[in-house]
Amino acid sequence: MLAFWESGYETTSISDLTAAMGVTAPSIYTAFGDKKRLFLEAMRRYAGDPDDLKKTLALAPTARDAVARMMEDAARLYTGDSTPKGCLLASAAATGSRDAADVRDATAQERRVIRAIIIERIEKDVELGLLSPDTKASVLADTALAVTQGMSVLARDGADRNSLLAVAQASLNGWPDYLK
Amino acid sequence: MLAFWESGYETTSISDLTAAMGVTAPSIYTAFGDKKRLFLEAMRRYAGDPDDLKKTLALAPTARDAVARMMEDAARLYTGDSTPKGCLLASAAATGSRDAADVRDATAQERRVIRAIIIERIEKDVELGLLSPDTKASVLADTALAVTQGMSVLARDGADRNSLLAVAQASLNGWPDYLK
DNA sequence: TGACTTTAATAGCTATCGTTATGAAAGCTC
DNA sequence: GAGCTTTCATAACGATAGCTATTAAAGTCA
Repeated sequence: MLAFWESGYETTSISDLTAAMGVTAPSIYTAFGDKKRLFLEAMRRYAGDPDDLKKTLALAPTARDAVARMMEDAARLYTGDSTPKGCLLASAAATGSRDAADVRDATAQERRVIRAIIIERIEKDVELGLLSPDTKASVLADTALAVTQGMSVLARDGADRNSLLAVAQASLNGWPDYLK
Repeated sequence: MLAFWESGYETTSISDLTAAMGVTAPSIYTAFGDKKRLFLEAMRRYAGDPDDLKKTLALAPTARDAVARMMEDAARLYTGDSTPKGCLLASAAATGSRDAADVRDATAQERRVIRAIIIERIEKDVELGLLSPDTKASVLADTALAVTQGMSVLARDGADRNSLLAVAQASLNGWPDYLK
């Protein structure tokens, strides 16, 4: 997972992986099938269970707080000392050959799931009357997603944790006012 | 340029490039040196002259308008009908092997230049007394950059032009108020 | 202890990578 | 029209990609 996080899906070679895992190629192939399945497993380990995200967002008092929490967690994750910089989902399959189209789709699907969870959380606040009924939940979610994935680029370019936290904070200033 | 934009630096092969350019490999090598230099040339063609960006930003009545314009242009560029989706700078070297570290640095450098230009434009408004003296220009610039690079991910995931324009708009709501 | 399953390494497969040595055309100069 | 430069393709280079057939070692159970 760390190797893919650092170097991307196609640009991490099997020999990079054998070095990182401390086993030889045949062991990888008997255990995981092929490189693609190994990556998908690493990606799911990275992304975690969507239900956990859903629960975390449900716990926050408002959707705004929930998204704040999510972005702050991302800022910390992207600037860890013992992990590669940035976001595996954002960078490992940002682009690639036609052969890897399904892997790109898999990362896109992961983002779609996160997006849907954020939208759901925002709409809950709308239904509770905390946010105006004409709140554009999808726009707020898209913006949060864009900022989060964009923070990955900043982190890879060397931005430190506080810079990312400031970006997360600043992006939340654009949220509509809460009604009560 | 289109091939690299579509498929990334390392994940676009020389044979992809010969097919796209309609010439054979030796012609590419005599004309450009090697793949790395060809990419750098394509990247500079994509990014354009930084002075042009500087002039465009200078033309807008406020830094906020300037950044709005920049993000709207990006939204349109990332969702063109006759070009690949997303941003070449954001995706072509988002990650990669150690061999391509210098190419990643080159895209990072391009972003640093853009960031510096945005900061400079914001500070001009501060000096003119349009924005509060304690305006955090670097945070606003980082946020604009994050949103812009994040929009590339959304575009690659299939978001349409209006969605990106809405994100650009929404992210600007977070800007501090103008004093006059 | 001997038969059997499991685990993992050595060695090598084909395909493609980025790159280049060689040589055939095509245009230019005298 | 002969000699020369330029333009570009054929063919092939070594290296490495992802992957696997084979086999030796280790562990399990009667």
